Amino acid sequence: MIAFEEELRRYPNTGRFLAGRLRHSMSQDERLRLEDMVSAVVHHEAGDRIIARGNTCDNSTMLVEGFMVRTLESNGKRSIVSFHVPGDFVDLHCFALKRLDHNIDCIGPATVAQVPHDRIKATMADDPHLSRLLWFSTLLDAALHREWIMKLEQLTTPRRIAHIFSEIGCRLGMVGLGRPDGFDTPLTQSDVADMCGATAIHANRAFADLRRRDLLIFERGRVHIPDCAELHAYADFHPDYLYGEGDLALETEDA
Amino acid sequence: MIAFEEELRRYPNTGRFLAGRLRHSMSQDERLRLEDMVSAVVHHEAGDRIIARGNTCDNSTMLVEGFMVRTLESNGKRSIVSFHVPGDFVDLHCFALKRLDHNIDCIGPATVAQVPHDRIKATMADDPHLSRLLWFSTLLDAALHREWIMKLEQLTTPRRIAHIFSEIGCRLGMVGLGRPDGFDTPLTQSDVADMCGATAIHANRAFADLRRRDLLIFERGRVHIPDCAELHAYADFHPDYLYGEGDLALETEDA
DNA sequence: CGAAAATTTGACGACTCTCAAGTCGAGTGG
DNA sequence: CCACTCGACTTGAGAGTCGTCAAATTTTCG
Repeated sequence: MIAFEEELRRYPNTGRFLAGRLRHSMSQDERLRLEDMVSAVVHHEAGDRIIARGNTCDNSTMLVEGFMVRTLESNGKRSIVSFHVPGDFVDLHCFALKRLDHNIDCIGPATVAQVPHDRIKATMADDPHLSRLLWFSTLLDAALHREWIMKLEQLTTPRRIAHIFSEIGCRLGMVGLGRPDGFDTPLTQSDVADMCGATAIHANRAFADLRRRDLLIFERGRVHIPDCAELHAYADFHPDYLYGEGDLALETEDA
Repeated sequence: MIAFEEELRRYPNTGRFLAGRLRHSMSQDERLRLEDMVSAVVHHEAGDRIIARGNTCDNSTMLVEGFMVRTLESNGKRSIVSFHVPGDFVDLHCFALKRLDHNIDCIGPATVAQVPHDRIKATMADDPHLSRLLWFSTLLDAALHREWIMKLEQLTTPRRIAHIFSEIGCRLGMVGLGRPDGFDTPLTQSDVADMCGATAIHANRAFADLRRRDLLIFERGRVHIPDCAELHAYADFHPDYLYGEGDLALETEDA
């Protein structure tokens, strides 16, 4: 945590980028360069749509504070396909895709740093290592998507919810925002339902189930986790896919 | 189709890469450079595992002929998280991630072209445009993952199956392997079940349902689609997310 | 306080899983 | 050629998970 304070003092907008992942492989020059790629810091209100599906944009946004989700819609039904925490370069995709296939919405108020695409382009042209890290960060999103596809295919709603909160807790920890006993989040039960592909009603019953089992207490924007290890076991959560610190996660497992 | 013959004559291994997507934006020099990045062409048997989760590798593979799937496993249960057709740079991810979070397996026999990572690295260092296209191709995978997450969250098994085959048909069309009435595939009903997160038994009932509705006839490695438009409608399939030709798909829709 | 949003509960029906069998087709050895 | 085997496919019955409709309760906030 002490390390984070120093890092955030030096790089207030981008100091959490890839923290706990490959940030350690970034030189101070690269960290500085990334920080300097930011052209503006903007505040958003709860529910604001940062980017809408199909729109073009000429800058990408890094999430500095708050939470965001990617959403897709079909037949009027909203699906949340991913969740984002501070340090995530939420729509870096937009740089290479030009138009996004999805929306990015704020869950609660949020602060973002905008990075113009021409600065990314310049980085692509003359800093292959940093470019590769940017690429890496988008592939991380893909790895998260894959894990979530597997969990949707294998788990029931209570376990899906347990998995979601296991992952969020873990990711918050990696960027220096973790607490052992849980975390605060502006997510509603409806939001969580949209992440699970369940109705809000069924999600509510699942929450009640988790509460009864004393695995997870979710109330009024506060998530309390009595025993992290038990929650992880119940959710079949194995954080390798987050590519956490050091030996690139998977190394220790299959070597 | 005539255009594909010429393209494949010139670029036998990589001629389908991004076909129907951004291939038109590649210069002849870039196409040649990509083709020259291939160091070897290898044949695989049905069921071969090209890359296993957690392993490192120093080359990536482009699928030249045949089909492959990405798989994840948990508690002994296999999940298929994506499907690949010729022209897909199946494990380009591996370049930036170093270690993959998933396996890549052959469905039926397959031919692949291997691309050493040092050649990709060289491209990253001196060809920003081609680098960006490589990046784009991995983001396409992520977009496919997102769409699939939404479909898992919204559709029942028969519709999920209809969506899978709608997508495969569409993607085969983009790389010059489409036929109006269906396609051949070594997929089994069990494989499809693993893509849907359903049991083989339930998938079988879903296939029977689709057959009864005359939407899709799947038998012994052959998929027959009587009416593509009806199948798409039933599956709620909208191919924008495949980023097809020209105006980048989404342009025509939301402009 | 009153309205809107979020959460909770109950009943019933639809979707999907599990267990248990049974059928079909391709390849093998006699 | 036939009996055999194996994998893929098919069918049935009962139970668990989840969606829908309907309504009540609690919280948030102007």
